[in-house]
Amino acid sequence: MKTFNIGELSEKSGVASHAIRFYERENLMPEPARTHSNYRRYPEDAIARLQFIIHAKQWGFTLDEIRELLMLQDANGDRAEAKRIAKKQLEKIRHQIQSLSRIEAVLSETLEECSGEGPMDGCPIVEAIAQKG
Amino acid sequence: MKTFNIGELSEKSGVASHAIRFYERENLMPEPARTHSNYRRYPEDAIARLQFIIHAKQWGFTLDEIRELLMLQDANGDRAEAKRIAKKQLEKIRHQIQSLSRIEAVLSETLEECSGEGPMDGCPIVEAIAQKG
DNA sequence: CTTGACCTTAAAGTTCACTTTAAGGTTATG
DNA sequence: CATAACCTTAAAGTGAACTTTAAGGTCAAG
Repeated sequence: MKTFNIGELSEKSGVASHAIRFYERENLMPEPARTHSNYRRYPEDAIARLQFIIHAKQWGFTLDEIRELLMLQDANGDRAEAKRIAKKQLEKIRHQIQSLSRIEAVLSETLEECSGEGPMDGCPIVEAIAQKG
Repeated sequence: MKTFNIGELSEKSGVASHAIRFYERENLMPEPARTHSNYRRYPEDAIARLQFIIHAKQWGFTLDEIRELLMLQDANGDRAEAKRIAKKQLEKIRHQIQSLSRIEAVLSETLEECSGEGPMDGCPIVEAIAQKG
């Protein structure tokens, strides 16, 4: 089986060496084997684990949540737990979409109202922001 | 005309005293008048200015952007500038909505696939995150 | 006239997810 | 065998938007 040191793993995974060490300190990556000169030696599946982390981050999971998911996997834990975490994430995302959509509606309407000409005094954009709510 | 010291302004605006001082250092709030004992004395329109800041933050503007908007107002500047800032913000928000919607679609589909029973091994949620992309 | 609730400043701490720096040890190449 | 490109650690820095702390001065009530 092929093994890599941290620079190679960094290149293959797209995660900076320092970030990999950071994930190790944060218990997202397991402590790898070491060479006689104390260099980290990673097995191939470390690439997949880092890509899991990258992808979960893109989905908006925090490192705390990702750690939970990884620990569940490592312990081959209960699928119900993973579902609970993912459900919470889905609700968070739906909530964010709702908030942003409300803002999008008001902001785009306001932008149509504003000619973009003349002085700030009476500018619809500023007035829209000034309204409470 | 009524004036307030910082605690009263904090109560009326809902912004913590320390945050008000922070906004002053950051040039979002003007330096107010002082009493003989060096206490800050705010005019009534300080409330509206703080509420403008709060609201703009809710719309996702950064303090830098809010400072720009406030400076435009203070200088009675060009409405085109305000429109440019708001347009950029609208694009940012639309982009966020798009990203989140894509995530929402995949995540909710994945959640339906996952029974929530059994061990982690083969869990559709984990597998969905593990896919690159 | 003392207690407590205000106010002042500067500076350090918070959270998140890293990045950068400092000060070295190791390995591959010419 | 020198030099460059790796690797090691601990600790400090980043940015955003504050919050907290430290060390005091002031004011109203009893």
